Amino acid sequence: MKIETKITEAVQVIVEELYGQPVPEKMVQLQETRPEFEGQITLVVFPFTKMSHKAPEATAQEIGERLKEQLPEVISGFNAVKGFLNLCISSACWISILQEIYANPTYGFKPVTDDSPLVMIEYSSPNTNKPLHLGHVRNNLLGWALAKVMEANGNKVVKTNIVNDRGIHICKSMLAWLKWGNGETPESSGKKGDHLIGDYYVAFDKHYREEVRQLVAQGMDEEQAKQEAPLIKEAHEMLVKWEQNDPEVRALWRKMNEWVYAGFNETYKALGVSFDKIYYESETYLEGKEKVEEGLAKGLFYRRDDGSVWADLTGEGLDEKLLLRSDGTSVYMTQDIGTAKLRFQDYPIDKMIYVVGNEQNYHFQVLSILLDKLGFKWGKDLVHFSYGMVELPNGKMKSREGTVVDADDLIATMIADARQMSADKVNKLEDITEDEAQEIARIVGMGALKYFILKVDARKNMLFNPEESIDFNGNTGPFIQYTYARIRSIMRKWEATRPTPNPSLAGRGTDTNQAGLSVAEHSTPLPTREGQGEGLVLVPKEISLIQHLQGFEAAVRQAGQDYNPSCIANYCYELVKEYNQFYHDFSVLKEEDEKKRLFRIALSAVVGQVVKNGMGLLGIEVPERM
RNA sequence: GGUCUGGUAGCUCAGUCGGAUUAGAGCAACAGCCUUCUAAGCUGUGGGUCAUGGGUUCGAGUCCCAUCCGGAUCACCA
Repeated sequence: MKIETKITEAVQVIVEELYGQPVPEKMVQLQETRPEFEGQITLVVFPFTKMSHKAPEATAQEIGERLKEQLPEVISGFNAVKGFLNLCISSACWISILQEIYANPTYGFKPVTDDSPLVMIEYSSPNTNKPLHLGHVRNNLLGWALAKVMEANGNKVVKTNIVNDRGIHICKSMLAWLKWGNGETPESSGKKGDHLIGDYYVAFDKHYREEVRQLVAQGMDEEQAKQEAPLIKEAHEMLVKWEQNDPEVRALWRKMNEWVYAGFNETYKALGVSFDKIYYESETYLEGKEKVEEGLAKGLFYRRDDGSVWADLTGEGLDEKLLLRSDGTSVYMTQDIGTAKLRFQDYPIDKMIYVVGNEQNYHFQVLSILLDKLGFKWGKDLVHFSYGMVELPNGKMKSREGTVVDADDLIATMIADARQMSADKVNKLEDITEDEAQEIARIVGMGALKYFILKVDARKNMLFNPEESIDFNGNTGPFIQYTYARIRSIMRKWEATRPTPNPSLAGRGTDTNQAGLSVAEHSTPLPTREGQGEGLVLVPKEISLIQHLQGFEAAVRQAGQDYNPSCIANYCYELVKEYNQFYHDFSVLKEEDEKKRLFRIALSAVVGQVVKNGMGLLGIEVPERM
């Protein structure tokens, strides 16, 4: 049982005995003792002063004395400062806590069973007319991390992607390619497919704006010019042909989309993200119409004189929302309804999470109401994981204005920077092959990028300055990875000098549980409470490290409850910072007292394990050396 | 204008259920520490009216109200 739980229960009993009133669990507030005071766990006694009718200090004194009598873990040295009762917990207790964590390779994770709820997470969801940029990177990293976090909280997770592969914007790229492409292909030009298509999208826009400019110069007003420009009319014609299944248009569309997918897949691979099921809007957009007709028949929606179909949400405090155009074609909302229908046919969804930017808050508010009305049981409680925009110093990224940070460029830059960083190091790694160096640079560069994005609260807008490169020092991914590499270095040295490996523990290092989480990579014999740990007195830094380790479970739970991966990032940073201080002040392998040495080896091993698993939840790898 | 959302150090960000006379990290600046398990590290200095004004209470960066300033959204675009 956790020491906090023991204390909480004891306090409930003691306070009731002392003051004759039942104490709800919530009233017992425990926190980590501030470093400037002696002790490790602090009880806030203010809530009890109303019952005791005594000063906070006296109340704390009374409770403290009883606690000491009743719990062997609470040793002398407790002191009451104002309304705060600081408790000293015995070293033996802390060691046994470490022992428990050590013995549990999936520490912090809830198991996924057949009865676990099924959570579907939609993320990424790109348009196929331009390459991925930094905004998509944030989406992908958040989606992946959220999936890992939900899994760690005992949910079955299905990761899904809805590809927006049809519509006027794709037609623009197609048209531009037909007009000015001269048959260019990814093979002929050596361009990545998504970038090639993106270039034609930009080309379309350039020519289109020129046409509009000329029409305006001839005296047409701008709104009309935007609709009358020959290029846009041609694009619309192409869209109509697409909808009519014109073989030529469809063939071109298929070919160009394939180029884009090949490009996207490269970027996804570099980002380390993947999907269990991919939906294409071209296959789902018609499904929504049926559902809308169904709702119309049930009287949930209504049809206007011009034939368009609307949902009246004024009763919910919202506006009226268009569901089908007057020509019968579907809009964005209709497509999401259709996708929802297909998904529910494919999976027994208990909870649906959409990872989509906060600019679409209104859309998902409406979607939730509509799905609920249409009878989707998860509609009402669907989660819009609404993340903030990535802003540049000059404001938002805009594809058309070319003010975007390209994902592929950024990834390449990060890896090159990481490579340079290790080349510049004073303590360079010797005996390392070119391939290994490149692999380390990839892990570290991606770690820097991913951590940079995931450490900030997903809900908030964040700033990226392309002029300043992403840091590798301080509160960064590489800082955490570096600590892991240091720990692994200690482990390698120790294992090399160890007389005989413990056979009963051999082979644990390669195990993987069903959630795909890596298992402890250590086989260190740990001093136990009744055995070797006897009489060991820990220094404050060792105790606070164990306390931090104990906090991992809470961090995982909170990240899951709040849908907030940044909890995990911040947790890892705090843990690793603490470990680096310990590492600096105390030697592990050169400690002469064998009990202490073994304890510190085990402590280091557990820190390494938790760091690896924690970073794993963020999709960040950790290197053996760097 | 309606709705939603944010405002914490020069910059980027933490701050959990409201808790400790002194609100934390990192970057940038300055000063130290490699003969030592990896210096991508550690230690120190300077830097704050937690947007503003009220309220709630033993106690407010945190909760409530008002105001100021930003952002998003309110399309027969997606």
